[in-house]
Amino acid sequence: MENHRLQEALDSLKSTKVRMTPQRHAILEFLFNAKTHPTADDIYKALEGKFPNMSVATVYNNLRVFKEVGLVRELTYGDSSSRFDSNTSDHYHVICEDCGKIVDFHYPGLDEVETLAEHVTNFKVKEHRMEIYGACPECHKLKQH
Amino acid sequence: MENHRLQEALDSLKSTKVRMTPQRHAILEFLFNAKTHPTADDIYKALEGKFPNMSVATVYNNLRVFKEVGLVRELTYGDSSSRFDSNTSDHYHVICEDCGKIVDFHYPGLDEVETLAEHVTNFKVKEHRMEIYGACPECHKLKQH
DNA sequence: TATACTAATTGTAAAGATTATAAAGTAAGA
DNA sequence: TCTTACTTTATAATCTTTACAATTAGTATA
Ligand SMILES: [Mn+2]
Ligand SMILES: [Mn+2]
Ligand SMILES: [Zn+2]
Ligand SMILES: [Zn+2]
Repeated sequence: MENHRLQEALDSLKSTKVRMTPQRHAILEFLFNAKTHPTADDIYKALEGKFPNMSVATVYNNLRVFKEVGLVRELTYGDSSSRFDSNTSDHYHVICEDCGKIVDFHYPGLDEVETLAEHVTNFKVKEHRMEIYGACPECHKLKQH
Repeated sequence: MENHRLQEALDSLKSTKVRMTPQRHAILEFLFNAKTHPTADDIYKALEGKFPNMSVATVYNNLRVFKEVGLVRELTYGDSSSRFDSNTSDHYHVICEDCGKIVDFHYPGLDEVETLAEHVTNFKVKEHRMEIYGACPECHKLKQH
């Protein structure tokens, strides 16, 4: 079922001059099955059992390739490391400031914000990003002792 | 005229147990007069004429103090270094992806986005961030050769 | 299947930003 | 002026990410 998206990704890679390697396949598979938004190090640690000699550079190299063909999106939150999302459809994230949990959040609008910004600043607007911060239900409950 | 905001900031620091030092004063003054959104290194370089022996750690230490009392805001853009904004009133930023220029942008709404996110995710929402990306007028003109 | 070409991986070094630490200096109140 | 706790300085350390060169290995072709 979820392998459908993975298969599509593999096909789209094959259609370019990107070679398939066991490491590359494993990284892609891990990303497409991930329910979270893993860091490069998460991926590296998750696969070190299967590929004891894999270099951390391989993880970064592949993430760059996947980004370039549009298969994954990089989420850059100020502190610490980038996170990667194999869901490239338009969606936002709600982030818990206490435990770091990241939840997908769909919202329709915000096109008008881009339009207004374009008018006011004379920029040629291409995209925007938005995140919502707060406390997840679990962390919020804990804080009410 | 702009010294009014600076004076308020100095007073608010004095009202706590934060001591005033020449370095601290200079960093704060630079931030409050800055029209751009400088990085820690920008500040460090701008003041090295006046304080040849100032440590880069002093810049970071003070920025942390200023953040803690709410005098400045840290802007974390994925790649490279954080930027700092002495304008802590609610506003957004429009960023040029070519030259890095950052322009302030005021927009009223987005409270409903927080409300909806709260309902959908059961998070206790505290804040949100949004930036708009594109090409500034100058860079856009250049690309049309 | 063997060959050849080129991309990919590996291991390590390097870069860049930020933080930690300890010693020395100094602001501010008594 | 004295005292004390806060601050600065200098430097090392940490963390993430990238660069590099040598080795390995996909894939197209004969
Ligand atoms: Mn997501
Ligand atoms: Mn601003
Ligand atoms: Zn949480
Ligand atoms: Zn520009």
